[in-house]
Amino acid sequence: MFESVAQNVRFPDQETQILHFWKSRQIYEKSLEQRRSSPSFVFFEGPPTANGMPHPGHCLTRAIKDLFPRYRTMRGYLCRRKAGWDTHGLPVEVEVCKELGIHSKEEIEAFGVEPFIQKCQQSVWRYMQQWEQMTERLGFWIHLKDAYVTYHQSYVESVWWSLQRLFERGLLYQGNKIVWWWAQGGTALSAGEVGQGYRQGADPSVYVRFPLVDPAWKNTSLLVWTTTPWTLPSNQFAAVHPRVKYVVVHDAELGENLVVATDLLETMKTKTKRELSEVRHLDGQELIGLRYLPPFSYYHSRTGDLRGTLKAGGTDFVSWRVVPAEFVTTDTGTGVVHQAPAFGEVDYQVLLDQQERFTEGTGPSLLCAVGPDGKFTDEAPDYQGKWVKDADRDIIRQLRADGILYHQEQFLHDYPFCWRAEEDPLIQYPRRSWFLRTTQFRDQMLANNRKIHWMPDHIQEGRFGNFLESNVDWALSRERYWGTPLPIWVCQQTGKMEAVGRYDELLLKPGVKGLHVWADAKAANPDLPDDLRVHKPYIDAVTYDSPFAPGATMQRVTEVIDCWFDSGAMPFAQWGYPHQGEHEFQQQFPADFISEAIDQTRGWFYTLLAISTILFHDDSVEPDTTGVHNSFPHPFRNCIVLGLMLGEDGTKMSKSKRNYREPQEIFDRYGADALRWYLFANQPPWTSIRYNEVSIRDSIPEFLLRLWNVYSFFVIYANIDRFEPSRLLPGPLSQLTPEELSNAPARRAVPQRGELDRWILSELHGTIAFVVEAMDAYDNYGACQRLHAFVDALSNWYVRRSRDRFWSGIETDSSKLDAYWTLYECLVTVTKLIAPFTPFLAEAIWQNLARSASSDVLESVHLCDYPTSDASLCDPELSTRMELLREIASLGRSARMDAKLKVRQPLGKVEVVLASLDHQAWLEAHSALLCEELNVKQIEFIQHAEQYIDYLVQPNFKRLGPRVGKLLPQVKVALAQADGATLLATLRREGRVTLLVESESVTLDAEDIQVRLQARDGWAAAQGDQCVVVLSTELTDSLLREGYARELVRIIADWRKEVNCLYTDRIEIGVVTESHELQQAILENMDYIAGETLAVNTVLLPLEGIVAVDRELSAFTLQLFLRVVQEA
RNA sequence: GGGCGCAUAGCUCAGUUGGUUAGAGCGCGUCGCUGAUAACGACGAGGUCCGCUGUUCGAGUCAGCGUGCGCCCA
Repeated sequence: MFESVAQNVRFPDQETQILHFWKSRQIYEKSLEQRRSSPSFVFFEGPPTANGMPHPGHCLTRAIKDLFPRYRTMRGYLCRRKAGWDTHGLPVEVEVCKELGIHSKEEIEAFGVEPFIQKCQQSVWRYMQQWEQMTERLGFWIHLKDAYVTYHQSYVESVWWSLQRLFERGLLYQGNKIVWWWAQGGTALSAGEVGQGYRQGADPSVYVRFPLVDPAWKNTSLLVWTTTPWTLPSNQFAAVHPRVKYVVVHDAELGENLVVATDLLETMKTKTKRELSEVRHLDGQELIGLRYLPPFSYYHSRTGDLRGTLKAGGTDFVSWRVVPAEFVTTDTGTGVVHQAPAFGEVDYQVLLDQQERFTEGTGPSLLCAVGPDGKFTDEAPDYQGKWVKDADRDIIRQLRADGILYHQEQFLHDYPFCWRAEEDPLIQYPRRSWFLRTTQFRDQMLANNRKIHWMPDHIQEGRFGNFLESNVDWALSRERYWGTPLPIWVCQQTGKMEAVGRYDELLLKPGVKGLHVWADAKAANPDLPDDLRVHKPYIDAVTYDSPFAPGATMQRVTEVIDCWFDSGAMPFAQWGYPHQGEHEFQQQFPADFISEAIDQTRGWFYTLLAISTILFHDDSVEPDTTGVHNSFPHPFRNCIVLGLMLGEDGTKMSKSKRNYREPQEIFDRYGADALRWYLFANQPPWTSIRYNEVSIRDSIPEFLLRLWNVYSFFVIYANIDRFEPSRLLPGPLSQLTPEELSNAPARRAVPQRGELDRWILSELHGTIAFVVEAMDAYDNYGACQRLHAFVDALSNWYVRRSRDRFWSGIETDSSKLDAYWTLYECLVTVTKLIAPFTPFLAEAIWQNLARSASSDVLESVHLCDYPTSDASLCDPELSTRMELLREIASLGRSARMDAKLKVRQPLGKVEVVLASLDHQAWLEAHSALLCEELNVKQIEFIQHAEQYIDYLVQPNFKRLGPRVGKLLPQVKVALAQADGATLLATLRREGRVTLLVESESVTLDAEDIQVRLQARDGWAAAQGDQCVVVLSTELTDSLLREGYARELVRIIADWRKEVNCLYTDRIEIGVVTESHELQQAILENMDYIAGETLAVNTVLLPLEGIVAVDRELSAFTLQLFLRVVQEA
């Protein structure tokens, strides 16, 4: 016996029980253990940060990460799943600062780096529990206990090793990075923080003359525009676009010539209200190399005539020249752009480009008259000590006094302010920073990118490819506290450096000092995690004797690294490689599959690719035939880039807006399977979707419950008929595959079964083949659609049309047994098919349907192999025909609806007209099925149906388009004008017809046309694509009486339900009615009524001792006497 | 400002290499079924496929331009 299925299943409750079952039986561990020696399917977990609450968007990521490993495991692969957590970085520090109520680095230092770091370490785990809970409850199988953690010593040491290698290969260098700088707080802000602080503000907008010094350009100035006058003392270049048109104009009032972009001349005239007469036109290219006098002479007076040596030979002046730049536009300003490389990222790039032209050390160096506190230094003595923004006014006054201020106005624009100190504007400012020379490997990275299977594929050449194309060196260091310390120690005397690859390496250094700082802290607080010893401030205290100069000390640089480097290092760092885990790393690289949301394109996807490409690149290895050097081609082969999930209102999910529900609550209301199915089955995973709770809820009736009802139906009847696999199957059993089931002695082979059984098994095996192909191609959406269609077919056609067989009282009916075996095989197989998608539902069904068969059967569906399709059972023609049959049934119901004829009322005849005769014979042979479904006595297929329908003949556009081209519209007209019936008759007789179109004759065969049938008015008819169904609406008395009998059956069935009859209870029926018609109806249909209601006795008399029930039946009233017969 | 993506029914989303009647579910309306039953089914209404221009015999689909939204980067 199967366990009877609960009437009102609550999936969330069932799921919690299953979670417990998995845990106590260690099913996940067993699923891995049994694939121990199987080929690997490698999955990388992109580490989430656990310092925020998980939301439904995170569920999508985690559900997809679960789906494919589960699927591949069932397909016979070993898929290890190591969890990971991203723990470093500014967000953690910000979180702690909030908690402490402090902002600036100064305040952190005042609070103490040591306690600050400790707080960071604790803060990392703030939402850990919620994350783990969500992960488990969703059914995401991953080794949480064995997670890699980026702050752990082993992880940090792996990262150190990689940095050491990069350093030793000369790929790490120090340079300037222009950052958004909060001068008052003395810290750089991350892009995210800058983005938060944009506000509209008014800045001075000044037009300044830069007089050209070349005698040929006498009395001519470049006209330059800027909104940051305070950067003018640090001016180094003027930039023009080489391919933009410029014009020299004469200003009579001034008595001078000016150079501006042609496109901006009119704007300038309007703004200044000056007469500007055009002198001559030129390309930007002609201006390049011209020298000018900068507005301030602080630097120019010393080095204005300095020349450097060009790599290309010869010399050039280092600064105060016109240089080319592609970024110059003619939208605003003058087309000539003031360049102060210290205070702008693009300006700085111009400086780098210029430096590149000169030999080492002879080019321009960075000019910066402002200190880190945002005040002018002694390099600009007139303004020394003044905050830059406050100096604007004085600078403008000076420009006017010098006669080079041409025009001045106010400029309103968005400008970033510090989000922590709203009054403080940010400035761009150069900071020393460490870089990783990624640009050197751009082509390698592009080559590796081409080997990645991106889903959706436009990521490859689009977002990711473009990003790689415009690669710049990775600014690796951060002047912060909570991060992997940059493992570079500097000789305090010579400035020479070396990198350290692990903690033990430090301990072995000669004259190592400072280890006591950690030892003391640990002694004072034994609970301190040992991992902190490799962090600030403890690691900063460790010094040793310099190998570069006797008596000198080596001390670590102060920076930590970008935490993105941590996550990108996970392929090796998760194993602690190379200090340990060599074997695991070799086995688990590269990944077959990763997945994250699209915002990771420049995050994890990039850092994985960059680090793997650069780190494992081996110069000594000759390029292979494809020109690629490295032995590790790329870190991941297949990558699903998930869309972002927005909140219910279409905006970003936000806690304060409450535009989504917390995952835990979704689980409690609908269950994890409902959420998973919603995520997998409603759209391809890269679609950006809105969180939509109704759709989650709908997953239940649409799929989960529909399958559950079929399963429940099966169990009810299997128990009644003692269909017990445990009894019927001799074994040995393990997975209940079709082969195992075929051992049952009383089970007929599929070819011997009826058409309906063969059909659903054909659908089943077609579905298996489809789903496997889709899932191998990472197409979960396609797979789900197919599964959905199968469950629908099983429920709404197979079971619906097989009910009678399950209900048949004949125990030995072989067709009945066929139905059981067929449905059983379908259910067991579907359970395996859906296991990766909805693991809970699959498990629940498996436990009852399969486990009960034998103790040999695998204890969980998740230990099974994924089903394989048996091509010999697939019968596409049968599928097509059954589909047509279903369409006819649907049309028949539609016609009944129109004619207001209930299905309960039997009809004499339907007539079916088919557009094509291909399947008519088959349909005729199966008309019994249709008669039953439509409750008609007879079905007739007719060919000459002109009285009912019109034939609309259209060209087969796809076929004829290429052949007749421009004639197609006329062919269409000709076909429409011809008499459809005649045309069709000719076609059927002769195999082709010839039309005259535009005095050309066009010959068409049967394939060249499409026939549509159009029902004529006045008939109870419905038309579909391929056929028309016409009802005979004539009702004879006999038919009416049959209808009454069915009505009576329904009334009695209602009563059975009301009094909670068992499915097998027998009853006695007494009917009292004055209507002879009704009496006759009962007498005529006695057997039918008895069979349907399980009546052992039906009389037209009252039953003694029973209180009558009054009912209405059509126009009649009747008294019903009903009672259950006690079992003898 | 740049790159990429998205825009289809009231809502959430599909729509395979271009083929002439654009689909699903929900919601709404009408009805049916009642031994899977706190389910289920059928039918119906509902569309300028964001706009414009183009390519083509034919465009939701391809191209160009524009509008709106999102993400990433400036």
